[in-house]
Amino acid sequence: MKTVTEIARRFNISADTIRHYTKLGLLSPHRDKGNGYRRYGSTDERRLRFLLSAKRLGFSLKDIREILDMASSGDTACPLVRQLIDQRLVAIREEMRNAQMLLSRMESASESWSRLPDRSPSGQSICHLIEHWDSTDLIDESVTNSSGSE
Amino acid sequence: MKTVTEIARRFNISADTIRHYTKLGLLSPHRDKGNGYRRYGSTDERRLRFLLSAKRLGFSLKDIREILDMASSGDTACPLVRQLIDQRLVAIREEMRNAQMLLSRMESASESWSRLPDRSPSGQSICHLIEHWDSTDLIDESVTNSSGSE
DNA sequence: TCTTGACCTTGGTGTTGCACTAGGGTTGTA
DNA sequence: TACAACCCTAGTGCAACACCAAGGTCAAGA
Repeated sequence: MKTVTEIARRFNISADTIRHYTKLGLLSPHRDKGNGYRRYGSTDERRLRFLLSAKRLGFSLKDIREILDMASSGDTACPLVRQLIDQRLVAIREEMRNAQMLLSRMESASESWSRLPDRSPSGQSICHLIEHWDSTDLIDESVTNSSGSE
Repeated sequence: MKTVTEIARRFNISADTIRHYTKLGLLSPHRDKGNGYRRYGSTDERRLRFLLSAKRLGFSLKDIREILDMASSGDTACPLVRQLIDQRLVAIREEMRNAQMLLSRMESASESWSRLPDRSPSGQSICHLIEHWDSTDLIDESVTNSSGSE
């Protein structure tokens, strides 16, 4: 039976993380009668090992809780696992595409800025680098721009 | 002078987001004497347009606040902008590398699982898919595994 | 025996960028 | 006058922890 720090060290994560997982109900240590310390046994170690594997595979703690709950009620979690990972794959591919586009924008901005001077702000402009980049790149909200302001 | 909803619609974002930016001090509307409504003028529109451009370039609201503060004190924010984007570029490239590795792991797991059956949990196993994948992939914490548990 | 250091507890805050809610007041139109 | 559509503040929730504070526990050495 291990304390928080012992099990944390064994799995090379922080004691706070162990307490966090415990608070979420992903681990269920016994309590030491007397001082109230959390005591983790082999079942918790197995669950934690599983948890960390699943996390490395991109599952969220919420996913993992579902899987764990299903398994501990005796049902096979495999179909759920297959479904969850496929959902994540779709979502992550989308995020990656967006991140890649953002990265490209940032790179092209940074590169084109290397040929532009610094300039002080004015009533019209806050930072001409950003404003100039944006006006060359997009049309966006200027569609509804026919009326004056105020 | 526009209300929250009016300026939100013009820039195609939610009124809540406008209130959020306002609470953070990124926008500074006047207040209608009488009913206390926020009233946004052309300066706020310029700041908001800038803010959204900068956001599309990957700057955080915290970054943007720094830039805005610097510009409104009359200094040129350009060097700061160059520095911030270069920092972000380094960080994002790193994140993308990690995300790409995760995605690859997920894809290879999902693919190899398509040839494995479902299985019920046992005392040893929670979901053999994840556990099997992990044992074929890593050595990790099993290094310090010489002593028994409890 | 007393102190030191390393451990443990609960409970709270901070991170990022909003979304959403509750509970209430205001404005404009039919 | 009723109703929709707007406004306000203040608070909660999200993900996955990290990092306090304030205090109790435990083993070992001087």
